[in-house]
Amino acid sequence: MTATILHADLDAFYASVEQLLDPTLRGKPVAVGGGVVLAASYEAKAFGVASGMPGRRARELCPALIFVDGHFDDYKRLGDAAMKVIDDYTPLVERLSIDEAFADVRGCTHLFGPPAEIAATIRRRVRAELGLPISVGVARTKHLAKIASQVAKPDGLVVVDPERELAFLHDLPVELMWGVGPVTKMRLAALGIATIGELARTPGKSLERLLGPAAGEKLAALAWNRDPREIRTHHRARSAGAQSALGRKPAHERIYRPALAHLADCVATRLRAKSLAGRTVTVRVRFADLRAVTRSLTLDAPIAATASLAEIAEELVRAALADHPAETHISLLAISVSHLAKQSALQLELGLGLANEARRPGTRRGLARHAADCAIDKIRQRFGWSAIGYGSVALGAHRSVPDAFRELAEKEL
DNA sequence: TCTGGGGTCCTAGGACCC
DNA sequence: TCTGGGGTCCTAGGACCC
Repeated sequence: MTATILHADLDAFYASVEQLLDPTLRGKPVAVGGGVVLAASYEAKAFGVASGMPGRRARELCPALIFVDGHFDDYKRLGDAAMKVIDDYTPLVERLSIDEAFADVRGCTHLFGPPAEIAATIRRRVRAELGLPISVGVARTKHLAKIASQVAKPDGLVVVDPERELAFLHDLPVELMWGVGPVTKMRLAALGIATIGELARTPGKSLERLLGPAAGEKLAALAWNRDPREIRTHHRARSAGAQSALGRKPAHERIYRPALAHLADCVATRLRAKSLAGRTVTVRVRFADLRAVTRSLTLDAPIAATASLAEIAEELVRAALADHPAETHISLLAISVSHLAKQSALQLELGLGLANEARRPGTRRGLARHAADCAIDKIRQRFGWSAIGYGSVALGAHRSVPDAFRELAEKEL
């Protein structure tokens, strides 16, 4: 058994792109974003600045921090270009996000040399052709390759010899494992478990009691490097959603109605563009104190119409607010659609009225809605998203993240 | 001026069916 | 008076990842 799985990960991607585009930023602590840090350069990370952190906190940690606006088109262009370099060596590529991918080179070593050599070549080419640092881990399993690339950072290559897998793995801290976040780390610490080796030597029963059957079994397997997952070149989306932070707004219909209309518009348009529709609608309401609740409804048949989605979301939000009368302000709204199924335009047109008839009498307007959605979709295809739409004016004033970033964050459906 | 936006997967309880 | 066992689906919440 040889190590043929690569995990390639562009280092501090957004921040590295900014330093590439503007040479005066090189060697300096840089954060992309403003209200919240979307990415931090290694110079900034040295001060403890991390992505997801409020900008204010980041500035406290690193007074010299330079905030820059994101250049989202460039991120997409350079991320795609890096993936294209990997594609040159194998068709077995599983892209995880804009800046990260697994690849299996087992079938092409006769052409390009051993996996370690392919990894080194990819790193060299991405640096030479794009000007970006990329770290690569090589191992026999996906989990170990991913850990290896984390260990390799910044700008490094780590190859895990199959003979030395457990020696490499067992000294590392548990939080490097896929699926161990802050909560699990704390729970494990309560049992005195800090390293992957200590986790591996813990009885399965104890882990299951601590973490539940699924997580317990999975972590135990990963700790012994038993990871059966293969490279999957194609993923089917299981849900599509959109959310919007509102600051602090009264929990009133005049606030949430236009916000939900806009979110429903975003989600439904994306579903229709991929010929998808979904049966379950979930809304999330976050209150002023950042506590959040969800409400969901599963229909008898899938929907993808903007107006139907907006109506259902509104009812769910109304119900959620009615259950929490003491909460007078909201800070975030989200809509998500799941139970997705491929759906042709014709099916949508025919199915819509019937679907809603069963559980939601009085909304039998599928045909008209479908026609309206089609018209809007077409106008946008020709003139762009902002040419026409619902409620975007009401939301625009306090939108904190550019739409270009939202598009970037969307996974391939 | 209290903290983004896109996802996946798991759990637990209850309804319901055979 | 007491009350099986297994399975599926739905809902709400939570942990985690990028």
